[in-house]
Amino acid sequence: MAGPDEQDERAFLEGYDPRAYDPVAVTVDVVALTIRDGALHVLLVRRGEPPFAGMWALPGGFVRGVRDAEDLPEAAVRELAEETGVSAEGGPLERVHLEQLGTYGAPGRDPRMRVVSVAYLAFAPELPDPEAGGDAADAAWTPVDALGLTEAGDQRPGTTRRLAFDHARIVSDGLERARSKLEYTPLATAFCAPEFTIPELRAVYEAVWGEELHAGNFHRKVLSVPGFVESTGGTADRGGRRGGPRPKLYRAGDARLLHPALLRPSREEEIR
Amino acid sequence: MAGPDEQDERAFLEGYDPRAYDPVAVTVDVVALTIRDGALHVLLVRRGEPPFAGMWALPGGFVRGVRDAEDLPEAAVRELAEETGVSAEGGPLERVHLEQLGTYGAPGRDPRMRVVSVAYLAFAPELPDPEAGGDAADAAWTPVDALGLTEAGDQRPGTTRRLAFDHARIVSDGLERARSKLEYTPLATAFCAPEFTIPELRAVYEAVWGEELHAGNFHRKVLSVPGFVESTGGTADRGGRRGGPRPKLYRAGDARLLHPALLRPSREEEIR
DNA sequence: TAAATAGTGTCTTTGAGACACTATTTC
DNA sequence: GAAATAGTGTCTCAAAGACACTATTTA
Repeated sequence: MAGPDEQDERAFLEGYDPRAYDPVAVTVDVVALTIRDGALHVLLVRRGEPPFAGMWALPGGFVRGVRDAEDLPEAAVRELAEETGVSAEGGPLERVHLEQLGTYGAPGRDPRMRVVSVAYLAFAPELPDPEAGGDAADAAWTPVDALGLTEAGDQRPGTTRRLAFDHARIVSDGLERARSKLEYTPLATAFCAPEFTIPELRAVYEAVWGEELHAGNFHRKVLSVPGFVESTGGTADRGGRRGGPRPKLYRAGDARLLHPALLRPSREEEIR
Repeated sequence: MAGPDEQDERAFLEGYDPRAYDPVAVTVDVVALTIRDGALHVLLVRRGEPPFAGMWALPGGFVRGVRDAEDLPEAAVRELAEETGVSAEGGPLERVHLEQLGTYGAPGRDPRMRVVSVAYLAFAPELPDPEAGGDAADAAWTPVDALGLTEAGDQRPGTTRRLAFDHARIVSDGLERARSKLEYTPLATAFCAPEFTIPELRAVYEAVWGEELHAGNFHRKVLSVPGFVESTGGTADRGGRRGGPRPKLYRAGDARLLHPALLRPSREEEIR
């Protein structure tokens, strides 16, 4: 009866005061995505000092452990609010979708110390540029295409905006998660204003998937999935950029999963 | 130019020696699943001392941070090997599927200190009972149905096997992930021996989903998905338990995703 | 011999995608 | 007025599921 418990207990007791144990630091990093000018952007912060001085990194920081202890999603919202300059309460951050992406803890990923980083993924409607001054002077929404990410999770040679640490891997994982989430959930609406049109929703899918979709089939599909969107009865102020009738307005429905799903075309390569 | 970097750098420098910073401990817990007697089981360890003495917990322990620093999946494999008594190298653990499930770090989840726990999910073929003696004297494969888990991630009143910490939530999340993974990936084969029959594969789906599947349609569906299984040419030693012809043998194919997917029936409730 | 099971055939219904077409709006 | 776009109609093909049926094996 005592064997494993003793061992278990001993381990916990050793950990009881981490100062006497292996020092591991815990941070939270956020992959915040938004759509700007029809392209997918990610929020990045420029580093001023070594290591990785001059390179770009995800917004993030240490989790407040004991004093003002905070939960992990709380820490992620705090980081996001700090870097975007948008207050966490009551503002547009209320409409941001936040989910845990994964935890990255390989020894050596930070050259200075052992850091275990919990990454969060955020889907945001269009937000203002990060404010100059304050904590966010050197933050910017960056088109993900400018990062030259490869399928392997690193950056193509010649890419000018280099990512620090293993953040290329984390952003890659976040993008793949986002692409997948748009298939099975109605979270594309999290990138939109509270009222949106079907063509706007289609633009979100096209930006995240990097593929053009058939406008007619997309329209019918969205309306046919129960609870995806619901009509507001209204109509947009104007038609398409270069012509066309004024589209109708919708808001997000009450579905949490899309059924049937809205699968992306042409995934043949990814299967094997 | 200096604002956010300074702030970023300051945070890192504060963390440089975690003894001078907020103490947070990092552990790895494993939700190891297997099929026994046609039912889904999870590997649990019985706790001998407070807190939660007498209750069951997931196998897990502290991540080796600096001395013998190990990566997170490494730590998960180590914990699994310790608790199952199966050596990590060369044995059946080589065939275990392991993936990160999520990270749980709410303040107060461990009453003694701030612990951030990275949970891993494992799919294992049938393994021996955890060995008595050594680290695993009080470990056991437990039918998940005996845990009385609710959709909300806690345990029904009256359930005798109580789970410690927030492990009911973690096991619930693991089960939901497993159900979902069987839809889109060929990982059901990770629960099987290297050679298996279609009815055995169906039994895996039925155990994980908790639903009976139509034998004929399942058979055709599995064979129609490219790369799911490939024939060995062989035939099983005997037919079904209570009669029937000897099924053919297959091994896992080279697909990493099922296309089209093998969706579970009747998810209507989960959608809203 | 009775009952269960492996595996196949077939039919119906649903849904995805291609294509066509009209009406409306912008430049 | 020309071009683009919103939205709908229709056709075809793939796939899921229901049902039926044969052949084979166990108890």
